[in-house]
Amino acid sequence: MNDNTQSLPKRRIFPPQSAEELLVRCGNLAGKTLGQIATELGVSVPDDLKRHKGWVGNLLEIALGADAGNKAQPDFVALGIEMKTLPLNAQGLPKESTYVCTVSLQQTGEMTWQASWVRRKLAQVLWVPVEAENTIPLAERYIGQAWLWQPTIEQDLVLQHDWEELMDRVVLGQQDELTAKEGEYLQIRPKAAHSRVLAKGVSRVGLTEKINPKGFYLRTVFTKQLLERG
DNA sequence: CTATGATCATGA
DNA sequence: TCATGATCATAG
Repeated sequence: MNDNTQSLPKRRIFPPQSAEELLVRCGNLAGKTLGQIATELGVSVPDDLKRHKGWVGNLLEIALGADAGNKAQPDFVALGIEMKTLPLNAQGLPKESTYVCTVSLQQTGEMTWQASWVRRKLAQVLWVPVEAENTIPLAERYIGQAWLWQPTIEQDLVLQHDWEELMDRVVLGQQDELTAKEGEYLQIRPKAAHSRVLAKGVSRVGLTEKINPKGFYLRTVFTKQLLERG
């Protein structure tokens, strides 16, 4: 009755017990192609990412044993580590900005940088560089050596400055007017299935109104620095 | 709808 | 050419 000829059984990977174990797993992935990793995991490779934009990230989460699922927690819950793929262009530089989290002024206690969602997300990040030039077939793209990062004091200060300036405007009800051109390292851009999606926000009068949801993103000028410094 | 994972597709 | 604004898939 069972037909296993179409795909291999999916291998189950347990969460790493420590950051060291996680980094060892990353070392084993470095130098492999997405196709090799997908085959080992019994995952099929789409033709391209147009309708599978999160495929690479999801594949690497499975390969490394991330256990947060789609919950609002770090990918490696017990370790407090968030994983981000870093798409690289032909020059080996970041090709796209990095999504961090949605812009929201819910939850009291999240109105300071220290307690902000952005800072918690970026407290400890495992960056996994991946070739992303679309001239390279998806399955043939190589994974680079991942590294664990925590913001330096200097980086944290710039991020805090950006966050505070952007959030000031959000609180004033100017979220709809915010443009991606603002912010040195952090920027605010649309984040939704499409532009007709509406979420609750705050108008300039302090009233609730429907607005297009937006998210925080790290500019490539920032992730480029992370690549250089390791 | 919001959360997760991001990249696509144009205009400047 | 490349950053901004728009969009894609899926689970709950």
